[in-house]
Amino acid sequence: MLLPLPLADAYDYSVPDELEVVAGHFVIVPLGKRETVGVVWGEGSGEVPTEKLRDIAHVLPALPMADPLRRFVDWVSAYTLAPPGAVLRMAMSVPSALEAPKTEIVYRAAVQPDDAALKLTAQRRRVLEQLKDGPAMPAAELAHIAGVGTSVIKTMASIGLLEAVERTMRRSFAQPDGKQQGPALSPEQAVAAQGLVDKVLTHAFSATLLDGVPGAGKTEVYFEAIAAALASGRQVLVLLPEIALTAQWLKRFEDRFGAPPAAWHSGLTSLERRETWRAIAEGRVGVVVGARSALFLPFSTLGLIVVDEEHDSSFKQDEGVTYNARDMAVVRARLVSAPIVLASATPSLESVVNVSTGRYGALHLPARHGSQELAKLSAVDLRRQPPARGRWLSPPVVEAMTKTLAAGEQTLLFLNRRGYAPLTLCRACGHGIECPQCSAWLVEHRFRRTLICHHCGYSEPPAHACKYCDAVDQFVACGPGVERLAEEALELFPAARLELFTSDSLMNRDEASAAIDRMVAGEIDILIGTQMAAKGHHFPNLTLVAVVDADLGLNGGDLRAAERTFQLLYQVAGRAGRQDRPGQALVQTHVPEHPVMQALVSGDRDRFVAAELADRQAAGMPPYGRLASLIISGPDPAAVDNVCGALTRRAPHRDGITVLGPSTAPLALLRGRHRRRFLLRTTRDIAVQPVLRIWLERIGLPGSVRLQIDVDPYSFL
DNA sequence: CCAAAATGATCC
DNA sequence: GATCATTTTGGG
Repeated sequence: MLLPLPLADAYDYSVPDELEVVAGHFVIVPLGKRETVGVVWGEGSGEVPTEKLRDIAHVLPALPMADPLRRFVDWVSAYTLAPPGAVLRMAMSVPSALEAPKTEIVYRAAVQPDDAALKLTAQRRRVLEQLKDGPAMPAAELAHIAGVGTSVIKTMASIGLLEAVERTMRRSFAQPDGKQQGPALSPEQAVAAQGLVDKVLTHAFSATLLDGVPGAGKTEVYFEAIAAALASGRQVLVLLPEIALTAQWLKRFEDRFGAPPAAWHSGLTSLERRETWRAIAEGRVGVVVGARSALFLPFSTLGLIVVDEEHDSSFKQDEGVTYNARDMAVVRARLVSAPIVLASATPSLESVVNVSTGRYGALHLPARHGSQELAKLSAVDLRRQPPARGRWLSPPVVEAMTKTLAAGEQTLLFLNRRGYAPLTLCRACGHGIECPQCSAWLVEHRFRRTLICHHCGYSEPPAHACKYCDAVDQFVACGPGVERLAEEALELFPAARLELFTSDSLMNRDEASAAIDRMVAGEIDILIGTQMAAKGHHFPNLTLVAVVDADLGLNGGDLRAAERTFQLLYQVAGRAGRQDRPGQALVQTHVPEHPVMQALVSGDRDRFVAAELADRQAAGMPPYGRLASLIISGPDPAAVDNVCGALTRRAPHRDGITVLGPSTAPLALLRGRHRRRFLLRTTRDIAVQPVLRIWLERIGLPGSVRLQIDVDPYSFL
């Protein structure tokens, strides 16, 4: 029995004679003083003495968890080194879905309305007429449309004119139609689509990278694969980065298939979650689109997985069970013998290497669908053409914005920094305002009149006096955030219609999608946004994109800094000029000679990828080597250092294994916890999990110290 | 001195 | 993750 708790192993229970229990059943079991839900995982281990065994209390009225999903839970647990129960919890995210669904009483006719022998009253006849060709109905609804009181229904049921039936209430999901004709595809698209359709029809595992420039029509291509899966009666899972799951994407889907997919995201109500979860388990949902957590849904007949924007870092979960949904999706596909499609305009280096070694197939969409070119991208050298003092927009960008406005077209100013200014300094003593629980600056949010820590959420009102030197009103904002950029743009272009698009100024989905609608409708001249504005949107009248600080992601020594910056800027630049107008992208940088900037300007993605891969190979880093990180954290730095000492003493020494650290983790203090980090690097032929198991086997942790294992760490922060 | 609060062990 | 037993801490 596996319990959804962070326990090292499964627990054994006895099965009372009267219960019929099979592997996968959701059951209620006693645990200490309470009861909890668990999943029958298989035969007991037999290691627990019989007298300690307790009985399974009862079986829940839900479909058993299918074998491939149980094996997937085990696999993810073994790979990430998270306790199996912690992984199981992700597959049991909707506890209420396991209970018996609500039922209602509905009525259907027990006699014919035109039966003269019954001497029906007019009311009774009307009730029966309503039921003649229609479905059975609950009393209230039936009474309403027949224009009678509910007591009439009750009486008719009691004298046998109506038959009462108990029916489980379940929401019905409109079915996307795989047989509906799709749009005309370009020859290249048609070839790629046929390639995917063939994979779907074999009902076997395969992984394919679908690679094409923004606007090349990747979505239409994988839609054909979805159509094929639906037509053969199988379910489809589409994983998207949370912020790419937009109204626009859903509309495209609905236009293609005549019905929306079931969406799985954090904004669902508990009722929606329950109904969707059950419907997926019962096979009443054809297509699910969701963020990474959708990977653990209980599909009954999964026949295809699509991971769009596969390079996106948001597929990596960094807290709790650390897993990369893109990689685990490949495993899930393998366990259900289904094909998986990884789509991206800027594939991750991991996927590129998997293609070159033949583990993944590849389909390329070279040309942009239609005739227009990709935006012309050029770098603005901030050393030669700096903005005015205290300004952030360089003369070439201002000039381009002026022209764009005059032409009645739209501008996107991209800056991946929320708030007004990332740092507030005291002019008198030079102290910056820091978060009390993290080693990070507090970010001023001027519109909200607070200083906020972007790492832990701590906030405080802006003060007048410096707490270090007591100087009054000497604070000065350093560096730009999107709010400050908006201020500057408004001063430069007072008549322009300007809007901010960030995760904090537009909290909810509806407001965000309303802003997108305004942008699409041309009601905004200048959109200022963080990466929320960069993903998954099509703005037909957008012809100028300016990246305000292209160097932002390059600092900090992150393994993937160059790769990530390239992917992000390439994608942002791809927003410009998507319809019939040529677009322009201007990238402000202090290092135009940097390989990332060179690659962006020349549009030579392949050369950049090759150079970056060569660097990784020389350093023995992923995707050529394997990496795991250990973060040791606790409120008491001495206790943390103790654990680090123990880890160092027991660190593995072998050919092909390197242990780096301990070093202070990049955020040395986070939420009041001091952090140290080890990195374990191995060659490709040595799996990190057994090495970690042996290393950590006998390491004792004081209660306040936590050790977090991250296999394949993505960000180093 | 007592009691709340933190810590640790156990759950089959 | 929840519960209970044990240890620590802090206030008077």
